[in-house]
Amino acid sequence: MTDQRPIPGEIPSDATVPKVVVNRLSLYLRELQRLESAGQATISSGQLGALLGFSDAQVRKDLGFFGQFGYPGVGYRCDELIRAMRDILGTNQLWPVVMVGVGNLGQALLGYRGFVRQNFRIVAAFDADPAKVGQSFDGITVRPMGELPAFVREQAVRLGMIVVPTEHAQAVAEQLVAAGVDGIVNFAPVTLTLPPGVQVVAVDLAIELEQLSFAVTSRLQTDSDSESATHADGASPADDSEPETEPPA
Amino acid sequence: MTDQRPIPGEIPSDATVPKVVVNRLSLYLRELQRLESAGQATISSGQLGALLGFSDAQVRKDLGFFGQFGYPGVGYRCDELIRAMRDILGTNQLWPVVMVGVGNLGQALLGYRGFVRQNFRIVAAFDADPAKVGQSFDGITVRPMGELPAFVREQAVRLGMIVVPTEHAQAVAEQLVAAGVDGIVNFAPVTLTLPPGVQVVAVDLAIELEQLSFAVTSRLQTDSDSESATHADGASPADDSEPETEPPA
DNA sequence: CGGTGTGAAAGTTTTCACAGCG
DNA sequence: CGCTGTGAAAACTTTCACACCG
Repeated sequence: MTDQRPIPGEIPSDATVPKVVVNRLSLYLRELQRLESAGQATISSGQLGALLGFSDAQVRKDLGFFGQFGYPGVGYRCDELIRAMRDILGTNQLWPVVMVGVGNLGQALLGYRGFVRQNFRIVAAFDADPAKVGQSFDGITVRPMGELPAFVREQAVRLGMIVVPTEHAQAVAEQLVAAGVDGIVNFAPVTLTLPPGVQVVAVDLAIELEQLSFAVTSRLQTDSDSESATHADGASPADDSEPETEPPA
Repeated sequence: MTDQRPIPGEIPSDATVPKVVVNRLSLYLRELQRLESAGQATISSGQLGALLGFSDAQVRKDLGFFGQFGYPGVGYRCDELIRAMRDILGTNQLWPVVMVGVGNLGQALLGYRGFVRQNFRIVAAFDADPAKVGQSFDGITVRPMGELPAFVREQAVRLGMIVVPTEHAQAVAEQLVAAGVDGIVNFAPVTLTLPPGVQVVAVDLAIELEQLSFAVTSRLQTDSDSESATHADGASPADDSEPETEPPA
């Protein structure tokens, strides 16, 4: 039991992996974690695909970018595949994250449990408003912007979240990069211009709604599957941020 | 000035438009709105693309799916193109939206100004927790789940936002659909299974971070442009939800 | 059997390149 | 001129189909 069986984390590292494949990887992982919690030990590409609205071939091809994980005639072992997916996505290690901007949305994100579950930890929050500095939310005390560079450097933080008003997002992004961050989740509805090598994931909540209004207006082809989950762009999130109880009807 | 000039809203409606094109349309619109506010009257495909990290040809091809909006030798008139984009995306009309789940994240979204600016209005919020019902957030009083069907029907609401804990998301989605909603933004990290014809946009905040950890781990090719905004998947959002002041350093 | 891994084919999206227009 | 609109080519992604394996 010391070997993990199929050619494991052999991430070919050269073959450029399409972004859309990495996105599906996250969906596979999410589903696998749910299945494992439910006690399922193995799953086939066809079953996994069906749960997410993809074909069996697509699941196999996607996994094929990273190695061989399956057992012919059996499928994939959930525990092994989860570990492999997390190795690939980088979430077997803990990622400290700094947040800038502690308004309503920032405060909500500070309490969001979904981050911790995937091994992300918001280790500090910064705000330029002196009235915010010193306040605590979910155990995190807001720090002044001046402390950002030293904190990022000393704690070797690589990821930052921007949750400030639009007009300050670009400047804050530059401060994060100057401090040493090389990955940013940007919640401000503006395109950031940053040096190459800095990775940005943008989340624009109004745009998500726009995509929906287009889709319902034009009855965009959903998928065509008789069953099937329609998932427009990225993935699906927001969860147990809090106890918004929901015993349906 | 009664005619809008180029073959306007001629949405070919048959030629199936790729989802990724619609996504870029939202980015074009966001940028155009910023440019117009800044007083710019016209813009070329090359300029617009450069601001977002796309090629001039891509901008023109994308617009070409919906009609002819440009003036050779000149470019596009910002005001006209904004109106056209909004017609296409459906946001020249006001969209009422119902929210289910008023936890931390739901409360933050109730106050998010970015929705209103793109013509979305959260007209009601529902929660199954009796302790939440009756409370008000940003002028919206939380209603009991039982009132959902009548409200959606009477107000002819087509869009819903799911902001409940994961385990209740599927059931809530079914209630929304039963009530008549045909477009859903799902913030719970689970894939919804719904009848065809119902549109779902999924937003999974943990997945966004996962995409980032993969990208910074593998130094994913960002774009290659010397300048350039790196935008991983969808769009970029979260903005002036509140007054999280940010006079950078 | 049932199911993986994978070349080859089909389909889709992006880039190229250029005619045409004001 | 500068820039659009658009066919045609290139690049990329998905689906097919099948050899192989336990």
